[in-house]
Amino acid sequence: MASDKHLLLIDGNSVAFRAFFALHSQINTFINHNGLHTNAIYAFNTMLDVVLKAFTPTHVLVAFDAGKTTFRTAKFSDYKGQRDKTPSELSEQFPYLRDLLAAYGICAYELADFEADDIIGTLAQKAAAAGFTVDIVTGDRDLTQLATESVTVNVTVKGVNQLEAYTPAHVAEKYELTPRQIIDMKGLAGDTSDNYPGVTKVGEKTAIKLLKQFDSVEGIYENLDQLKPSKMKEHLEADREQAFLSKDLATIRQDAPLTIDLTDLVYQGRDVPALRDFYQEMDFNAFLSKLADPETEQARAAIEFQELTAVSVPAVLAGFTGPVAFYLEMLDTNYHTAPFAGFVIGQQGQWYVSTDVKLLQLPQFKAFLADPQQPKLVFGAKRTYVGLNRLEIPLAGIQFDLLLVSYLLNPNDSGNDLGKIAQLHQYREVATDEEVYGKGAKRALPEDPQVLYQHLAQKALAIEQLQPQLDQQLEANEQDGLFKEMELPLAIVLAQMEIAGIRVDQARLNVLRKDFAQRIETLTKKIYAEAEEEFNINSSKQLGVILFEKMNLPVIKKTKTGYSTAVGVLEQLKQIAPIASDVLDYRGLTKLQSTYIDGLLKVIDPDDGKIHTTYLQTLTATGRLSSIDPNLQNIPVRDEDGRQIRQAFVPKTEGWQIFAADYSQIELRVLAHISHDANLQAAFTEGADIHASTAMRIFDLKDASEVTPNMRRQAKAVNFGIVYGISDYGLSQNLGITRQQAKTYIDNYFREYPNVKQYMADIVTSAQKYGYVETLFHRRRYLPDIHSKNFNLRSFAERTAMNTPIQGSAADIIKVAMLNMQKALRDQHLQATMLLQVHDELIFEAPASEIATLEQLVPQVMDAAVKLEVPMKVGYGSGPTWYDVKKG
DNA sequence: CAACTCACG
DNA sequence: ACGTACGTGAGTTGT
Repeated sequence: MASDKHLLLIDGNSVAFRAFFALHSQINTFINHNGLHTNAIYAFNTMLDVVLKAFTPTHVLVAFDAGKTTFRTAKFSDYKGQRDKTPSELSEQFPYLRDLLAAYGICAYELADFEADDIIGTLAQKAAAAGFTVDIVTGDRDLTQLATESVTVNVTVKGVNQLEAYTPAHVAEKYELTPRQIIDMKGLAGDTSDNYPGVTKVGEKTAIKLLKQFDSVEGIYENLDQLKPSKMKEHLEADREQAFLSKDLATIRQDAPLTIDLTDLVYQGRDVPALRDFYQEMDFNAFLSKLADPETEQARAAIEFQELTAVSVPAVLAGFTGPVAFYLEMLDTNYHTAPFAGFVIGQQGQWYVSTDVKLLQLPQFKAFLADPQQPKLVFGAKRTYVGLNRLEIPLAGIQFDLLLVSYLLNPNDSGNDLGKIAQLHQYREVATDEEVYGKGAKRALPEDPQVLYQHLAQKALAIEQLQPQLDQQLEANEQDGLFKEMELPLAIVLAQMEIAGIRVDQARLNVLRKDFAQRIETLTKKIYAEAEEEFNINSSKQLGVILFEKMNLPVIKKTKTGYSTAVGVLEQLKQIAPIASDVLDYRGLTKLQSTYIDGLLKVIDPDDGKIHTTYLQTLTATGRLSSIDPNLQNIPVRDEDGRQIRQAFVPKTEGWQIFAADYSQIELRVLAHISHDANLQAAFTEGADIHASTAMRIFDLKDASEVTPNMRRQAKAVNFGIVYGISDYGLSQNLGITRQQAKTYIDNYFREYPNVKQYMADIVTSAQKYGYVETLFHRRRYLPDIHSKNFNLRSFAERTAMNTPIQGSAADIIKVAMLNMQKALRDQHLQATMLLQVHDELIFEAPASEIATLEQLVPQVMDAAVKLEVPMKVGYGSGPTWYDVKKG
């Protein structure tokens, strides 16, 4: 069988070059602890993994160039003469590539006087004759001349992980030539990178034309007299010698005097301990954690499980004592609609699996899941709750959530894959979903259900195994309360909000769509007229060319890749060019159209006419929620056009109302609390307009009446800046003032609020000392860059240290309010339903008759969520749609 | 898949 | 001197 003998030949130098330049932009991040550059090694390793998996070879060799001089330089001293010197950042990596290959059990070989190509050509020939299938991997298209029915030449495209396979058929398709004619083409056209000439004025196109007629260089010269007199004929005659020399140089040798044989190339397989040492030396942590040791492989394979049946359910459930791990698998991230793939339940080596989720609906099982006295260990309480709810199964009694706890221990590790999270905690016996299900379009259930079952059982085991250790860490961090009393119960509240969903008035969206479409149409025509040509207005690149090259408008800002056409830039151009103003209007309307009108229409659940978002409870580094699919936390409000979108968000029932309440200035109040600043606290205690109050102080005014709207605006920006971890540069950019002016504002601010200044200094010191910062409720964020030598990274970490306790504590507070709110609604038997959270705001729907109650209850609950050294302030309002809610 | 732009707090 | 505001998600273009 041909697949018994499969030889993989890798062109080491050319692939290493490709690898180096593929990650060239990140050259400064790929440096190990000894200062060695590792980008080429890293990318080479990735390539190796890809090709070993793709080709499953029995024999492998990586060929390298032996040195600068070869038989080719002897024939033509300028061969490769114009090549730039290999960068030292790359050449220093070659010896380590050899180490990598040794650890992979792959033969590396070079031969004096010959290039890697010739080694490959010779071995390919030998192997093909011996009945091997041969795959060559290279970055060099010249090697396509080696393609035959049994030899495929795989050329890297875009980096090194994608390969284009050149079979003789593919060569014919691309060049209209046979592989051997590639050599003739090179002879005629020459090669600038290898620096040999070919025939003057003959390039690829002409060469191909000639070869189609005369087959080879030899054929052309034998039949030269058939050609009509032309410049080309003259050149061919004149450069005869060069053509034959070039063809000779381009010819890859298939008879190099190798000192090794095919039997030396048997693929040994990876030496895992050696590879582990190597990865440690290179600081390749991702590879390191992927590196399964034999024990792990065995543990992964060894787990025992039983397939659950309807008959066995009662006995199995009755047999459990104490906490039980439960995991419900849904492959899609959107668990509101994802099909169920299966589930696992069990404890202490007893694992029961099934793909039949109807089993969960058996009375005993349903009662088991609903029993608050039966402790459950899960991964993703919210997801599990929503999934079971779709099966009309209530879930209670969750004691541990691996996903939530892992997030609380380190919110920077925001992955949501069980396998990856387990690895973060040094547990490697469970595969990642990507390993089992694949990714992207290829994501699917394994063909063999046993593979799925094993994966599910491994997941349940991982949850059970990791619980004690993670619980202990929670306690050590004083975070057990944060988990048990805040995040875990919140997961259920969020699940209920997602399930409730919010009703959307499709007809209203369609009316808006028509209106916007008409205005977009008009603007498009106007812009084309002003530009005097049609182009894609959505393309900032094309727009840049029109504005700054064709119309010669002044370039105000550049981005990495070209002209900036961001709002700020167009705002400035408005004065001199009406097109800028029209583009801004166009952008605004197309944004609304595609993101909000079309976007929202797409995600309305046809069954109930509602939108069910998904809150990500374990994503942000600060403790805030985020909302996806769709994002309901960024529905337009600032501009009237966009705000109209909110007219489509309506109560589920006729005669009901939307009610919303928000915290006023919660972040500045938190700052006043944690900094104990008397002046800032006084402003809130007195119920002052905080931005006006800041304006009075930083502009040295005696009376509130002296505050102009512009002063207030600037003071507001300063207040924001303070919360974000201020810098004079940032403030100056935001306000369009000089850095000097910005600095004066900040100095004045700190003079007026000295304890705020103290807090900012102290929190940075504390972050340096402990390596993390905390919120009021012990939410933690690690800041490793606080010690960085890199100014940027360090500064960023310092600003984060200042901002996270503020933003994070505000997030804690509204979470407490949500828990208390849900309980209050239930205790008071209200029909009112909490639907959405937008960081400092809660949105409800309720019968009109309950609005008066909510106007009392909601602000009171939000107010009482936490006791700060300053009062809270809550605004609220209601109306027939979200648009009509005006808070006061 | 990255970059840009823009919606929200 | 360094070169930035904090936290998000989604649509589009273009390599």
